[in-house]
Parts: sequence; C-alpha cells; structure tokens
Amino acid sequence: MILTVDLSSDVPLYQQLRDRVVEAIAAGDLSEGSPLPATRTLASDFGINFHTVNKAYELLRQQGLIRLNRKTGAVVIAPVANPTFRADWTARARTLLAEAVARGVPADEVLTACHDVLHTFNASQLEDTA
Amino acid sequence: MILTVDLSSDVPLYQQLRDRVVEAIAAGDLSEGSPLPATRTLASDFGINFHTVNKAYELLRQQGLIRLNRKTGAVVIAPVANPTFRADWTARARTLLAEAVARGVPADEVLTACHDVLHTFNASQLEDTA
DNA sequence: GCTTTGTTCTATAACTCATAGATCATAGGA
DNA sequence: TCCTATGATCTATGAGTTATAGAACAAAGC
Repeated sequence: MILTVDLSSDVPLYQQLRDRVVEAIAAGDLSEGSPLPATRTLASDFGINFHTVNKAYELLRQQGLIRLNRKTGAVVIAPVANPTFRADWTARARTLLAEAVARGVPADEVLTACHDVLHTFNASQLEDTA
Repeated sequence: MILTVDLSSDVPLYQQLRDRVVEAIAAGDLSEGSPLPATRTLASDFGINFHTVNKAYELLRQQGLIRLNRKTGAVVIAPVANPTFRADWTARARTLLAEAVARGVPADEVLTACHDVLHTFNASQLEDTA
C-alpha cells in the first residue's frame, strides 16, 4: 500500500485519503477486488484517528468506488455508470483548466500536461502486467 | 458581467465567485485591465454579504489575478510567472483526472473532454475579436 | 462636502474537521 | 465456545471555516 497523507496540508485528511485511493485505482495499483487496509490499521499507520479513515472510506463508498463489509473490509469494485458524473466532473475540470489558462499557461501546454498525467496511469498499469 | 453563484451548492460562495472570475479570465470575457464590479455592488446583485465578495477578491489578489485599488476597484492584471504554480496545479490535475479514470472513463475520452473545455476558452476569445 | 471605494476591526451563529471514547453486530480463528 | 478483528453507530469536544452583520477609516472623484 502506497498511501500517504500530509498532516501540514490545508486539504482535509479524509479528502487526501480519498484522493490517494482514487489515484491508486486510476493507476492500477488498486483494481477490482483489491482490499484496502482496515480503518483502524490505516489510522494507526498514519497516526490519525480511525474515524477520519472511516470518513474517507464512507466517501469512497458513496462515490461507488469501494464496497464495505464487516470482516471482508473495504474492497475496490468495478466502476458503475453514473449519468450525472460526467457533467459534474466536466464542470470541475472547467474550473481547474481555467485556472491554468488564466495564469498564462498556453492551452496546448495545459493539454499536454493532462496527457502526461494520463500517461502515468497507463504506464503504471502496463508495469503491473509486464 | 456574467458571474453567477449557486446558493444551494456545497461549494463556499467566495470559492464559487473566485472560480467564475477565473473562468471568465480564461475565456477572455475578462482580460488585462478589465474592471470587476465593486464588492458592495456585486454582493447586492447576488443578495449576499459584501464581506463574502471581499474574501473572493482577496483570494484572487493573493493568486496574482487581479489588482485592488481604492476607487479604481478590482482590475484584472496580466498573469505573473509563479514557479510553484505548475507543480501545485499538476498535482490537483492528477487527482481530478484520476477520478474520471477510476470511475471507468477511458483515458482518451478524458483527454478529449479536456480538449473540448480548452476549446471553449479559445472560441470565446475568437468571438470577442471577430 | 458628499459619495464611492477598498480596508480593517469586532462579533456571532452554523457548520466542518479531527479527535476521543464507547458500544454493537458479525464473521473468523484458536 | 471464547476471543479477536472488523465495520457501524452513537455522543462529545475543541479548533477552525463560512457567512452574516455592523461599524468605522482612508483615499479618490464629483
């Protein structure tokens, strides 16, 4: 497990945890059926409260990325189609992309940066199966 | 001025205001020298407190997007190079892009969506100068 | 002189974040 | 069977954020 949190960040801990899990799934480090650490275990590893981990897992469950069961723990599930997700995501992407453009980054460089990030996800998956 | 806020959104009002201004700059609806509405005026238009608008403007000033002066008001300025911005932005882009990939959107479709959003910025600018 | 503007203080109610402790139900292993 | 590990569910608290509100100040323009 290669999850990390930054205690000095202004991003909430539970949000950071969610983000790291999402990135791990995108990169293929976690795939359908992969188990996540027990909430108390992960909390202990990071030196944070297990309620905080619980909140991150609950968020991931609400977003349809993991399944929570007693004893089986948290398990990554196959993504389910969500009709409103694309629209919501695009709105957030619009804000993020606008921020780069507004601060003078040329549009083609922004697109290249996105391409490079997406490539790191694919690269990770290829490594896993190689 | 085509700024809007959603009072029922869970995104803080000052954050929404900042986002809309950033998007307007990226789209060319606001460019260097463009004045923003007075804080009290904008607050009155939206039916919100002027301190909330003040906070949004202060955020935009800290991020180097506008200049604040007495009487001249808030004015959009040319973007200044910020060495840490690219790294910070890329980290946030990684999280956002990962979210789409983790939820089953193919990488090429994600990239196309980014391309389309960036195109809307260019299209707006072309309309302005046409 | 008056208005408009950003700027700066205090204050407050509601909410979020992270912590803490306790308890419960359930499934698995010793 | 007993014990443990696990997620699930309550209460509670302190620190911080969000949005509101009111008041006052300094500077620029009419």
